[in-house]
Amino acid sequence: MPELPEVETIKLGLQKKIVGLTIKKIEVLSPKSFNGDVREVEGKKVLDVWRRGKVLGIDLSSVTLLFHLKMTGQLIYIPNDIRLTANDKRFIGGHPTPDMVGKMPNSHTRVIFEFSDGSYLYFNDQRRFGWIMVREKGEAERVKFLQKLGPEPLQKGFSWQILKLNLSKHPKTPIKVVLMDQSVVAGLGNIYASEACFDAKIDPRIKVKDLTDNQFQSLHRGVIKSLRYGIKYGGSTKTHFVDADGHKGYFLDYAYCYGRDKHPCKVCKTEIKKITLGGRGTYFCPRCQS
DNA sequence: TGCCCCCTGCAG
DNA sequence: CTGCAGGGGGCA
Repeated sequence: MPELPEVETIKLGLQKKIVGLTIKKIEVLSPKSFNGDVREVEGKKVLDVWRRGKVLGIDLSSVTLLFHLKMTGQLIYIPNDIRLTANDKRFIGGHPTPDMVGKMPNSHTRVIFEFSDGSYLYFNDQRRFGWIMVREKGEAERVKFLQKLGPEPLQKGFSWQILKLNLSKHPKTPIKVVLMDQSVVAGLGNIYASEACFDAKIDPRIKVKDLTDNQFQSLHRGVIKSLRYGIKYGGSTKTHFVDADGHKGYFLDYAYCYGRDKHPCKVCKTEIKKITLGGRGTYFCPRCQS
């Protein structure tokens, strides 16, 4: 899924588009994707759009909608004046399949929100891992998933000491695996955990207990830097991610290791290696990160 | 802490 | 055909 920068990108887009609109109707095409009662949501006005870790929240009067996009989720807003054509390349990584041409929803659309001004928000999710949850306002932050989340890495209080403290709960686990633990720090996934290790010049296989304070500090900088770059370039589109306008993100063009196995390191020309850590593909430069 | 699983589709 | 994919819950 979308990791923190991708969810942040969607959030920034939706804030501009849907705050103030009223949800007129919700169509649930895939019941598994929608946890709640649509009648609690229909007729409510959008007050705010926010993000916590990889979760997106939409506050309405009296209820909150929570979204987790997991691996293939998309939230695409279509204004009421848009008419799609066969040449429109805004969907699915720029390669519209026949069933998407000229229309939304497409075959991966799971939930459709219709606003009272005639515009739509489409929740698409090929693999159906993602979810939408309806919660009473105030009850939303007590959802188990949100309660377990660690600190927000882009907020002021996130220090290298806190990062070290949280990472150190898993002394014998490879650092890159622990960075992806949402209770340690919220929002890092496979791409940005790899990039943070590269930026810090740390081998992703190193166990947390073997890191020095200097390395924790580098890692802290690397985490923040890679996430900020991710946001700056509109997120990472490997296959599915698009922003609220349906546009791809370009961070992967600037990535140092993720997805670059067999290519030369942008710093030292050494071949980037791909290994498996914690069951996930992991990329690193054997020379820079040693 | 490490697997298997949820589900769908694509590349090799 | 097998393996793999921005995630993460549940189980030993």
